[in-house]
Amino acid sequence: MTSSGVTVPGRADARRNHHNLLVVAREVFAEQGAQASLRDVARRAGVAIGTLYRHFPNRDALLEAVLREGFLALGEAADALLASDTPREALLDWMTTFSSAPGECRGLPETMLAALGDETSALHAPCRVLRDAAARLLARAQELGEVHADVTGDDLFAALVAMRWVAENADAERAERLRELVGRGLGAPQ
Amino acid sequence: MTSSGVTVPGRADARRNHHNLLVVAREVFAEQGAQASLRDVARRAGVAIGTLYRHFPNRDALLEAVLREGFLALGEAADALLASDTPREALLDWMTTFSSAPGECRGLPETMLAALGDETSALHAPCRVLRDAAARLLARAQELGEVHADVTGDDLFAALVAMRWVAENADAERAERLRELVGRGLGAPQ
DNA sequence: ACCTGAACACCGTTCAAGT
DNA sequence: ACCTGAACACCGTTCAAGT
Repeated sequence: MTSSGVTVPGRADARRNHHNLLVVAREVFAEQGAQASLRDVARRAGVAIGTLYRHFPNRDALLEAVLREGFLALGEAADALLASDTPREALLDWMTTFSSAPGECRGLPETMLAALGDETSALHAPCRVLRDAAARLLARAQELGEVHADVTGDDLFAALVAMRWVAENADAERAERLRELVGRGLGAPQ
Repeated sequence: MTSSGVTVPGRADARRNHHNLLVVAREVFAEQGAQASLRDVARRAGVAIGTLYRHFPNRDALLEAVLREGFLALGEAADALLASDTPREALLDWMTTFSSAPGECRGLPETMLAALGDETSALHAPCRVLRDAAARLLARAQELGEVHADVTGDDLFAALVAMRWVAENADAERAERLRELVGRGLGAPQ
């Protein structure tokens, strides 16, 4: 049930093109960021630009196909941490994973926030999955009194994406220190 | 002593063009963000594209000319707060000013972090001014024991720019809530 | 069904030619 | 001293024409 928005075509050549585009796009996004040239993707995949657009109607659709798995895995990793008996630490660990993790691909934070606010985007659903997973982790830590009750899931998500933005635009170490700062801010006074 | 990197030309027509480009650029950057089309700026200023490049050799030079005053004013506002006898509150207030303030111009946070790391950028000096002003405010709050001693000026600046990024990409309210979170994280245990 | 690539409306940047 | 605008090498996106 890999139900992405884009359907894998039936004809053999088309299926090959589809797959090839995905592989190449992953590379190119990693190299040039989420705003990479789609023409370049098509070129390196050895197809005409029109073929790329036939398989993926826009940039978000292509990004979604590339990022889907990683996003879902990240969400599942969060849910796995729900069982932890130190939920605040679990949340903080996951924050590090989130901000440094999947698909090193500059420019993603902008896209993620935009997609979260745009229900027509192909990336909307995967981003929602992530935000909701983060919110569950947060809720658990709040129930146990380890995190301030007034922080919302959207607050946390904004902080997460901001940390990732810092990791991309400054460096991972700075993002990590920001996480510590935010982590201290999250903590409920015991 | 308005010593910016770009020199105001002597000839009357050139001086008029220079000034006009600045006025129009401020509008266009506000409308379309820091990555706005320079061609559009030239068009709306009624000059050929080559004229824009003659006055401002690249985008950063034009941005610097547009943002310079606001940045310096923001730095001075920080120094004015150094006298406060509640330095932690002063810092937090200034953080709000910083993240919502000068030249509503999307895409600036990226540019600011990049300029801070690139000494050849025309924006390098103004960004340094801001970071140093923030660092002084921080140092004062730390001396009085109101803020954790292990936070550095660069940490604070990254947090500031990240908040501004959130203000641009989500909304000002979310950025404000992130500021509260970070503010709590800054606070030394009394 | 699917692929191709010309076409359109844009960019940033440079530089010879003009006044 | 300064301005113009063609030129170059790019974009994203669409769509008629082909197989």
